Amino acid sequence: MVVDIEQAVIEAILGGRMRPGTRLGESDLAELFDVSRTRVREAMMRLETRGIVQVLPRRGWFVVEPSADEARAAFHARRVIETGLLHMVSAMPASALAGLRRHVEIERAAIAGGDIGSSACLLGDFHIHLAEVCGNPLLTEILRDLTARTVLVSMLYQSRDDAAASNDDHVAILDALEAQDFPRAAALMAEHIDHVEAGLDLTLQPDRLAGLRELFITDAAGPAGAPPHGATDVAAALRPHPPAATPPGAILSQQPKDD
Amino acid sequence: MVVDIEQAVIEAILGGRMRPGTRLGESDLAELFDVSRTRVREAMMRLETRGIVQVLPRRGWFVVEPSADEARAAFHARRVIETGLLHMVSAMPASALAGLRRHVEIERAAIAGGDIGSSACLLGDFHIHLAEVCGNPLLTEILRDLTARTVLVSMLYQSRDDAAASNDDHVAILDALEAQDFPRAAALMAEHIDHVEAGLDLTLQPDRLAGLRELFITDAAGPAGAPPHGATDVAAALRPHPPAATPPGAILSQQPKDD
DNA sequence: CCCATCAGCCTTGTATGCAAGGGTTCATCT
DNA sequence: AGATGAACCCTTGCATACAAGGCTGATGGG
Repeated sequence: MVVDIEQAVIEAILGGRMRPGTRLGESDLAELFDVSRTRVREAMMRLETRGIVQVLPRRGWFVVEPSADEARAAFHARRVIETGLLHMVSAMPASALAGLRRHVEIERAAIAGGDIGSSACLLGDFHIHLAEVCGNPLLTEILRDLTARTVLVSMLYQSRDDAAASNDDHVAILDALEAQDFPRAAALMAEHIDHVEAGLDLTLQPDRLAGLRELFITDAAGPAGAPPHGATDVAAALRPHPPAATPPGAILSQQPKDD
Repeated sequence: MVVDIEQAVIEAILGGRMRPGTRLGESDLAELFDVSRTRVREAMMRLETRGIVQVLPRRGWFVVEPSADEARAAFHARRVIETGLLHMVSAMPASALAGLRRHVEIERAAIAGGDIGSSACLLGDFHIHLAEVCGNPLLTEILRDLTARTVLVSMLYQSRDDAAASNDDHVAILDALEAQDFPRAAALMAEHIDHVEAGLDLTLQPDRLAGLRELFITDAAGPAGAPPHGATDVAAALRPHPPAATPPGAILSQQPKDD
């Protein structure tokens, strides 16, 4: 299904595996997912209308590289929606709160364990889950896409990333929700998103080489064998689970269709 | 361009010319816009990801007919975003206010003139313009799509439509904005959207024949000459300016929402 | 007379083929 | 050597052809 490609790209972004500017060649993706270019184009166009990728005519599809203005707009939009959502909530079921508690606990563990990749992913997931339990699928969808954008922004402009502070913020928000103090939860959410945005340096020129640089840092042994097209390895990014030493020829093609 | 088709559909919906459930045949649109089916499919798929149309496999593309739950979700989303937006605004340029003042004046005139079609369109446009002057293109886009949805909802579930009251609400919101009392503006906005939603009867079975019924009411002279494809005339709906076949004054004023 | 079955048509679904345009590289000229 | 131009290759853009499935209408049987 075409939704697989879309979802794979979104998840790769949310999981921090796919950087802004990554080229998504139609033929490459077609081969990777074992579908025709037609399906890939469908997925790309859907992702384009969701603001996740953009096309440069005759050049190719690329994961968006939000400008500073677009970055600010994305954070502003999240502030608007997430605080609006909390302001308007009138009650939250205990089960939902429990689920969110579990989530922040997992966050904490991942951060304590130093797992940068999955902790970033989990921190973003918190907001999506929070939207989910508010019961509006439209807003959940919108926030998922906005979160993907802000994750991309973070990759481009990140100057510091205080995951522990974010986790603390999440806990504080949950405390307010548990106390049924929704205005306070909304205020805390606004502050939290402010903190995250403040951790960026939007005056910075986007660091387009960050992905490549990381490759050299983390994998200094074999830098000569560069990926065929461009700086980032699309196949690796799209693979459901992070780096991992490449299993013998196990790309996405041999996964069952029903996923 | 493919964006033309997308935009034409959106505008036809916002303008109240295209009803929920309208079938959008690929070949028909291709002929209408003089493009190939490929381009039409692109547009449809983009509109599908925006939640405006849906595809029934091997059946065709249709303008969405939101269920009662989806209707509530759409209004809720608008409440969340529009109140959140106003809550977060810290200043509004005088020129923007002036533009909005002009807009509500035009609304008033259209309502006074009994121009049902364009007054409904203008009432929706107010919210989009308000979002626009808040300066966040992302949210503007999102609200445009949500507004299109709520317009469709209104067509399906409308029991009464107090355009004058909506216009009054808009004026009150503008007054609050002019007084720099943004929390009050947000509260008024929440009330306003509540009013609009309250004017619907979401327990009602959607009236799928409303479009056809209207055709017979307004055009009783020649009911035999039915539109070539299905109940609603896609070509007429997509045409930038309303009916045109009948003298301007007569039709629109005598459109009672019979219910 | 009514109902079931089947064939034809009309719809979307999907792949493939060709066209168009931009980048890169190599060769040639200054 | 450097610059410039052209040819090639690789990319997306787009249309068309065919496949698959549902709906409708006709036809035959009960």
